[in-house]
Amino acid sequence: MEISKILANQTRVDILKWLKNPEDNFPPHQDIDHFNDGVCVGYIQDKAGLSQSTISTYLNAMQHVKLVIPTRHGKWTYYKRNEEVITNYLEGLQKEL
Amino acid sequence: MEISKILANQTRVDILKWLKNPEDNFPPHQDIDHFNDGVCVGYIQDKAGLSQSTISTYLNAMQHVKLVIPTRHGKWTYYKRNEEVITNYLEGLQKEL
DNA sequence: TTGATATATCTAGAATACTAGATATGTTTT
DNA sequence: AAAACATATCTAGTATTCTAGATATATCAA
Repeated sequence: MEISKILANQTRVDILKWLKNPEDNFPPHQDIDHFNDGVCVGYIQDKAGLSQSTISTYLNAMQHVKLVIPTRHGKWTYYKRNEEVITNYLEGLQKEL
Repeated sequence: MEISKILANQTRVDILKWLKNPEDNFPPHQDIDHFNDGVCVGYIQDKAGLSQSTISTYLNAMQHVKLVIPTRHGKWTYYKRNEEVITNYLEGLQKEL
């Protein structure tokens, strides 16, 4: 799915917004005391209130266009924003529109 | 339809882009020698290569969220960009994302 | 007023997005 | 190795978007 369609979904936009300030939007992780690699899927799912498979599908699509970066830590996959891609997209939109 | 979904369609984005420089993208109008009120539906349709009803539907949706401003001149309806709304939307996106 | 032209709206089928349940995979713990 | 847990993928039903043909409306020209 292309980036403009990914950002046409409110939940996916919300996820990106939440990931700007994980401390404000999610409880602290157990094994890791910082959000350097982002937030685990389960927390994002709880916050979004959608099913596990739906959130996983969303994150996969976002990762495909590099809006987010996944990092595996044991059982968990943490997702964080890819600021470069986000900024680049916004600049491109600014210019073309 | 909300604005982010409207901008998730390439043809609709193209239309907005074309309307930035009507002189470069459309032939001159017959009865009017400027593009002050924008471009007539027929020209936009020719350029986009989609059916008349589809383009009319697109323009109607875009007008609904005020991305474009229609002006009636006789038989023709001219559409032009609503720069204020476009700029405002981009600024909002910049801030929230 | 009749016919021609431009645009808008109605209707409907095809394509895509949305979403969840079931199942698979990978990791940790016992 | 088995059980438990987190995440990913598969499958499928529902909803929305896409698009065009048919029809309606509005304006102009004869």
